[in-house]
Amino acid sequence: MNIDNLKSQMRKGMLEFCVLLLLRHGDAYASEIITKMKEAHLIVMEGTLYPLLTRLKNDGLLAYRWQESPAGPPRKYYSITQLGTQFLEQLQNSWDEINRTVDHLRSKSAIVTPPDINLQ
Amino acid sequence: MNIDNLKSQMRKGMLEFCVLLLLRHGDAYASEIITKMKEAHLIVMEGTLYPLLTRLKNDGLLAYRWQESPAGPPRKYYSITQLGTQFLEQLQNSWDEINRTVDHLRSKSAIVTPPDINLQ
DNA sequence: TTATAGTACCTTGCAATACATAGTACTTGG
DNA sequence: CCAAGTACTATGTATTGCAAGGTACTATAA
Repeated sequence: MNIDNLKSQMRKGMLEFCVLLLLRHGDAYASEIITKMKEAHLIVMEGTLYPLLTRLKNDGLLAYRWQESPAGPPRKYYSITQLGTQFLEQLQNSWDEINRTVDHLRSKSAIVTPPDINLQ
Repeated sequence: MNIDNLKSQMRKGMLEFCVLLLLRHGDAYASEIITKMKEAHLIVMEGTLYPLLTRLKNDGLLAYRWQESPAGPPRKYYSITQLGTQFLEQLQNSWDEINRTVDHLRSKSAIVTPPDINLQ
């Protein structure tokens, strides 16, 4: 167990959330998403993102269209669907809920329940 | 893909964090942790928590002592070690970092980069 | 023409974790 | 002696992040 592994675990599920957030108001293709994530200080690997996009597409949360590139191979532009938007709202609720839980545990520093009286 | 699965994924790694937060200022045994988590609106399954505690113990973040129970089998009281406290600080940083990223992506609603000009 | 670099997409295999399920063991009360 | 409650443990499945490697297209240079 190291901090990197745990950070990696913490990202599970959270990356879907971030991709949907990013696509909320504009289409993007994979390499572009990686760049934009980097701007938000979130490093995403290709081997992580491509399967993720395929999953979201297969579940109807994203759609895509091919578009020629001014240079290089054609690009797969992903856009969020109506279902994806609905899903995103639920995700925001889940995220806020988890944060409330963590905040609760974090603030509860002084409250310590007494140990059971040992009756032997 | 459903919301429950994604919530489950989001909990990966986050549960370690919560357990360490909970044990910061007082020992507890597994069933007690489950109860306290429930108070913070975090449902943790036995099959999740016990292996988790064993992992944290094996990594030196937690220690435990056996203690007789006033009723029922003896209890394994877990406590956070010095290493665990250090690790927890790092975890708090990671958590805050992830939240900053999400907040950044969430607030960036109006900024949409223009699509590449299609030169055909 | 051929070779190289850059861009973009995709696949495979591994490691880690949440969870459901089932099982073991101890104590108390009838 | 047996059932119920408490507490701990083990097994198998599904999902996911990531490293590593591969394919294909375009433009530029030799």
